[in-house]
Amino acid sequence: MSDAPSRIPAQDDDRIVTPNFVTAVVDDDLKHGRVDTIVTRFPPEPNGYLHIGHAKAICLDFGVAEDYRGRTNLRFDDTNPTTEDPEYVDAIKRDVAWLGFTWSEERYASDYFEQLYQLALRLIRMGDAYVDSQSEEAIREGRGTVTEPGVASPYRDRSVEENVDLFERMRAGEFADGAHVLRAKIDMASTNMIMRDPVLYRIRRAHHYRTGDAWPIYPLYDFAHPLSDAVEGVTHSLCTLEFVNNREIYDWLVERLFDAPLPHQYEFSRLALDHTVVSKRKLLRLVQGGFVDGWDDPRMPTLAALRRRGYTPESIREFVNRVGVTKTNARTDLGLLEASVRDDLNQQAPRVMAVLDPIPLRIEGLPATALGMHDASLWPHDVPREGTRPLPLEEQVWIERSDAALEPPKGWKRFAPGVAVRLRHGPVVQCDRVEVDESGLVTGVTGHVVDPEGDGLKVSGVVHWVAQGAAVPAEFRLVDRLFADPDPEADERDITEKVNPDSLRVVRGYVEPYVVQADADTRWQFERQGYFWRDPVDGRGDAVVFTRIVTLKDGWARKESERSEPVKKPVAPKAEPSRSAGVEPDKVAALDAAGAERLARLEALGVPRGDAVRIAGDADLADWWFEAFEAMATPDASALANWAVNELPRGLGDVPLRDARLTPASFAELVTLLVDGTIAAAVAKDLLPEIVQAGGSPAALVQERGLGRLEDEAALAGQVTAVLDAHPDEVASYLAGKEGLAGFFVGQVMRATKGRADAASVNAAVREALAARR
RNA sequence: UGGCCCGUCGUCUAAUGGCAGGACAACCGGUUUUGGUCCGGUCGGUCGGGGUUCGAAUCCCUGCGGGCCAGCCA
Repeated sequence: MSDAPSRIPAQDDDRIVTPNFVTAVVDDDLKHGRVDTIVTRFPPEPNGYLHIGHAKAICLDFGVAEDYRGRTNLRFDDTNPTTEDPEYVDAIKRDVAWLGFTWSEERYASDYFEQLYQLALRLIRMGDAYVDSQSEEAIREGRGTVTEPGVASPYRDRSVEENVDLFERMRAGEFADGAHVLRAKIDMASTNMIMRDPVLYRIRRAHHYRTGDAWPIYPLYDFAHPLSDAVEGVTHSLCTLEFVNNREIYDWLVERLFDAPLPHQYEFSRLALDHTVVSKRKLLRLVQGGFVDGWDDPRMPTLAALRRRGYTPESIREFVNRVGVTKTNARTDLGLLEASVRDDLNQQAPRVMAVLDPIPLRIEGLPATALGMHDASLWPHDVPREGTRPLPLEEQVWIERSDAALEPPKGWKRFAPGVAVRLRHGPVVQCDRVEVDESGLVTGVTGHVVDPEGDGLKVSGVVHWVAQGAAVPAEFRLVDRLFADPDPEADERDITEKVNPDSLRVVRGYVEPYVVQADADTRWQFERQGYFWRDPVDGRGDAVVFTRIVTLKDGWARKESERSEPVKKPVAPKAEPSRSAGVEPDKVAALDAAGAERLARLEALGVPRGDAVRIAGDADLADWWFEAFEAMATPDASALANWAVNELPRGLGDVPLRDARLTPASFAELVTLLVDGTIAAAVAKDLLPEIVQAGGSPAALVQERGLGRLEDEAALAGQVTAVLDAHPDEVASYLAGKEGLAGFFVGQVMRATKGRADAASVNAAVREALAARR
C-alpha cells in the first residue's frame, strides 16, 4: 500500500473528532504497530435517506481516518435487491459530501459478488458451511430460542461435494426462491443466537439495481460485511451497538478466510434524539403516507431536510462532537442540536427585520427628516463584522401583534398604553392607544414620537417593524418538532398517529425590502424571532418563502409559560432499598461436587470463605491457583487468594488466563515478594499486567530495576516535603478544607518513588506534614 | 427466562486506582437600540449493598435498571 503511515495527532486541537474510546483503540494499535494506515468505511444501505444519526457515524468514520491520515471508503451495502434504489445512492453521496467529507473510494458490496461467492465456496470446502434445504419455518424453529438450544438441520452433514454441487446450482439459478440457503456450520447450541448456523446466502431471483439479473443468490449482511471489510483492507470497522452480537460471526469469518492484518469491529451507541425518530423504516412510512412532504421536508431528521431547512454542515459536525462517542444508551436533548446551529448562525447571519403576525402602528409627529431611507447596521455591536443596508421609515409601519397589549403583565417592555418603546434602528414611540377587537385580539396601535432621532432617550423596550409601503409580503414556514412526544418510539403505537399537528405553521407577513434583493442563500436573523432562510425549493425567485431554521432563545416566553402553567414537581420515584441477599450461600449451593471439593480444600488451606467460593466456582482458575500455591516458597493461601480474586482480573485485562504469559509460579513469586515485604503493593500491581503480557520473573525484574521497597524514612520525608513544596496552591486548598487533596499528594509521592514506598506510611507522612503547615 | 452490551449533574460527556471536571439546559446578576449575543456567578451527579486498597466513579462480588439478539433485513 502506498499510503503514508498513520500517526497519532500531535495535539488534541488538531483533531476533528474529540478523543473517545475508538480513538483510544486506534492510538493503541498504532503505538503497538498492529496497523500502520488507518482504513475505515462508511457502509450505508441505499434503501433510504441519511439522517442525523448517520451524521454521527459519518463524522466518526471519516473524521478518525482524517485525523490519523488514513482513508475512508464509501461502501454501499447493497446485498438486498428488493429494497435498494439508485435514487438513494445519489442522495447519500450528496449528503456525505455536503457534510464536508471526501471518500477515498466509492465501493459497492455488489462489486464483490463474485469474490464473495468464491469465498463461500472455500468455506464449504473447508467444511465450515453447508446447504440447508429446510423451509424458512423449519430453519426458524430449529434455531431454538434464547433459552433453549437449537437443533441441527437434517442437511447439516451433507458431504462437501454435495454442498459444492448444490451451491453452484443455486448460483446457476436452478432453484426457486427459498428452496435452499447456505449456512455456516458453527454451533446450534451457542448462547449467541447469531452463531446458530447463520444463513450466509439466500436465493432471491430479483433484479438488482446494479448487477441486474446476473445473480439469483445474494449474500447476507453477516457474510458480506466482514468480508467486504477484509477485501478493502479496512482496519477499524465502526458500527452501532446493535451489532455487538454480530462481532462473533465477523471474527469467525475473517479469521477463516483472510490472513492478518484482519479488520476489527468496534461498536458505539447510536444517536437517539428527543422528539425525533431515526429509523429508516419509520421515516419511509412518514414519506410514503404523505405525513410529510418528502425526505427533505424541513421537519424531517434527514440530512437532506436539515440542509433544506438551512442548517449548516458545520453546525451538525459541531453537534456530533458535543454528543461524543460512547457505548452508553443515550438519548440526546434536541436543545443541544439547536444550540449548535445558533452558535454557528450567530456569527454568520446578518440581522434584518420581518413581521410575522402584522398589525399596523400609526406614528404621529414624525418629522419629515425622519422619513425615508436610513442606513442600518446588519450586525449587532458584539459581532465584529461591517455592513449596513438601507432601511425605509414611514408613518405607518407593521409591528408584531405580540408586541402590544392592552393590559400588560408585570415586566412588560413592549407597547401598552402610555409605554414608550424604541423601534429598532428608529425613533422612540410612546403608545397612546391599543385597539382591540371584540374577542380581545390586538388589532392596531397608535402612538407619537417622543424622540425622533432615536438617540436621546433611554427605554428598555425595543421592537422590530417594517415600513408598510416598502414592505415585501412573504410566507413564513415555522417548523417545529415533528413529534411532541420526546420519545415517539417508546410505545408500539404507530408513528404516524403521533405527528405533532403544529410541526409546521405557515403564516403570512412582511420582510424589509433589502432581504429580497440580497443573495437568496443568505441565512438571516430576523431580529427577536429566529434564523430563517429562503426555502431552496419553494421560496426562490418571485416566491418569497422563508423557513425558520431555529428560533432565538426566548427568556421572556419562558417566564410567560411559567406564569400560566406552574411546573408540577415531579415526584421523585422512591428507590426500592435492595438488600444484598445471602450471596454466599447461593453461590455455595450452586457448586457442583467437584466445586464443593475445591471449596473444602481452599478453606482447609485458610482461604477466607468469600474468596474461596469465588475461586472454587471457576475450575480453570482453581487449578491454576492450586498450582501457584504449590509453588509458593512461604505459603500464604490467604494472600494468594486475595490477589487472585481482587488483583488478577485487572492484571489480565482482556487476556484470558490460559493465554497469559503469567505462570502460576510467577504469580506465586510475585505475591510472595509482596508478603515478605520485599516490594510494596504498588510495585506488585504495576508488575502484574506487564508480566501477563510479556512474561518474566518478578524477582528478577525487581532486582534488575531496583524496585525493592523503600525503607528509608528520611528519604520518604524528603519526598513528601518536595511534593508539598512543588504544589503550594494545592497545599493552600487543602488547608482551606479541601481534604480530598490528601490523596493527590499521596499519589504524587508514590509516583516520585515509582511505587516503592509503603503507601500507608506515605499517607501518614503526608497528613503529618500537612498538619505541621496548618 | 439464556447470552452479550451499558449505568457519572435534568441531558450529553470527562477523570493511569489519587482535586468528580466540561458542554447543553435551568437559575441569579452585569453589559446591550434583539427579552438575542457576550461576561460573571449559582444550583446540580458517581444506581443500591458488600468486598479489595493508605485511597474506588474506576478493580472484585451481588442486587437493581436500561439496551441488543430467536429475519432467507442491515
